[in-house]
Amino acid sequence: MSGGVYGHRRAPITRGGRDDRGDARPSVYSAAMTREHSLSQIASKSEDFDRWYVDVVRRAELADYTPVRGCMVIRPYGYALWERTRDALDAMIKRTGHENMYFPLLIPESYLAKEAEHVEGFAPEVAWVTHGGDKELDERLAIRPTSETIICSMYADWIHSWRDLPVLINQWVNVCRWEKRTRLFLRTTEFLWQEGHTFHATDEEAAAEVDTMLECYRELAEDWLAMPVIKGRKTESERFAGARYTLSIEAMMSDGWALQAGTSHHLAQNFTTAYGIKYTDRTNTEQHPFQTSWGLSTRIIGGLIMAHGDEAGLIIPPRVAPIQVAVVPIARSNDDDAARLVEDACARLEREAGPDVRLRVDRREGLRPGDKFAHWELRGVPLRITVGARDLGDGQVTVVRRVDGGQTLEPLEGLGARLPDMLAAAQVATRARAQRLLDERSVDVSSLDELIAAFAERAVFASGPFCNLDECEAAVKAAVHAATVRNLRADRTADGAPCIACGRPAEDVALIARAY
RNA sequence: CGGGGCGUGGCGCAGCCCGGUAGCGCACCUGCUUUGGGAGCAGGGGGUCGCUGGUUCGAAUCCAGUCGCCCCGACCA
Repeated sequence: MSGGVYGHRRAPITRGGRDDRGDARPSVYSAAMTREHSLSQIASKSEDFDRWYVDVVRRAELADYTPVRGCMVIRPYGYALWERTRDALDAMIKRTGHENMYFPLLIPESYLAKEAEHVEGFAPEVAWVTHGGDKELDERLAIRPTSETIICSMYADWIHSWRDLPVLINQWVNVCRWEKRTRLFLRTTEFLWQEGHTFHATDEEAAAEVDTMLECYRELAEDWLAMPVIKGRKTESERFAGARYTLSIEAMMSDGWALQAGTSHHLAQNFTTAYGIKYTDRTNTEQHPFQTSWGLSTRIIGGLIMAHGDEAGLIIPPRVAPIQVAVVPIARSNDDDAARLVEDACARLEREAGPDVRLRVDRREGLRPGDKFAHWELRGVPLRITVGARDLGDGQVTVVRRVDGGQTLEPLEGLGARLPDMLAAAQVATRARAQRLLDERSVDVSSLDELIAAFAERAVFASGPFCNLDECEAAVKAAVHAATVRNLRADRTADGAPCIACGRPAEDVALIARAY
């Protein structure tokens, strides 16, 4: 649509993705300039969090519903956010020695069926292709819910010797899971993710891999998305179907609920045995390799929204923000001198911000500054620079930080060069704000009564000694509505303290929360 | 899958009970005036009412079915 680029009549510099002048600046997502919904209201976050979430996702143009049940379209602004996130993680995946490749979307039923627990676990949510054209297939094909089965089937032919190990691969793909209840980003029928798959000669090496990738997820969540997370091990009931154990990172949303933001599985030899993957070791003995898999999905975008957003809309940490700085010019249209002064200042900011700052001047005509402020606040842009004739008289502009509303007058001189530091500071502030939320809402409990009391007022992250028996997990669930054991914390040990449910000596500390 | 609600221009809704071929706000387009927190005036374009069938001279309105979405409960990245 023509609305993608504004100010096209008078703007001296072509902006956004249509830049054709060889400007070194990276193309900044262009469609965020659309006026669609720009004046619309969103529900109050404190009064109706769920509706606020949906409103923000749609009004900020991250995503929208489609004609297909449970499937969403990720719009350019939302996709840009995902791309930033994806690229950061992709770099970590490569840094840790993995290579990307691609396996097909369709998986023969017979392949899927070989690992009993796995197929049983996924059966309820697999979508099937039964026809090619108008001809019924001899064997129906699953649309991948995850790819362990097809990958094992193929690697059974490719792994023969200890020299072939380790295999360290990853793929960025869509997967499909027929969910009963869907939510934008958090749980959709089709979603995007990466799934890493590795094969190792030893159990210990696989275990180390599982830890390494969980650490990458922590780094992504905390250092890029500014979301503090709790690492830990899933209980038996939440373990991935077919895995020996599953590790997760759990993040706190600003309503106190937990979001599982990434998982890493030790598959031991469960799949390699079932799929007949064998190699000959140095002593000429046949072995099954040890395997891992790990995944992180577009769900984490939902987490980003719910972790940081406020009444005005999104708050995006600078490192992943599609647009980091929104510049709003303010000038009277009947004052040509002032308009020229303001435009010169804007152009100078664009020029001096440098290629590493994603800066956008909002030159849309016919909108008052208030509209533009609200527009960029809803979209969570970390910094806003107001360039007006009044401040410019003193050689200054106003800079407002989205995360805390902090406002300062800054000399225009050299501001472009100072932006990276200001963005870095905003990143830190966003992370600190989320950390404060987590700290304020975290409690230690030593009994079910204390657990119940902890949840009396609001949703929290409760931690307490836990023996990891099924009946104790059930007791926790029964004690507090919608609360579950999210994981057994990697950073804590109970050291024999009594389990909050049964009182027997416990080794682990459970993180208990209500979860999305 | 059970309970509740809703499908009417892009968005949000009214009209439906008491059938007579569609209305409001916002958005959109044009012009002028505005521009330091969501503008004003004037003019203009756009919908056949989720879908299918039925009742009727006539259906957005009544009936049946169907699809979809949202919210609340049992399964999940």
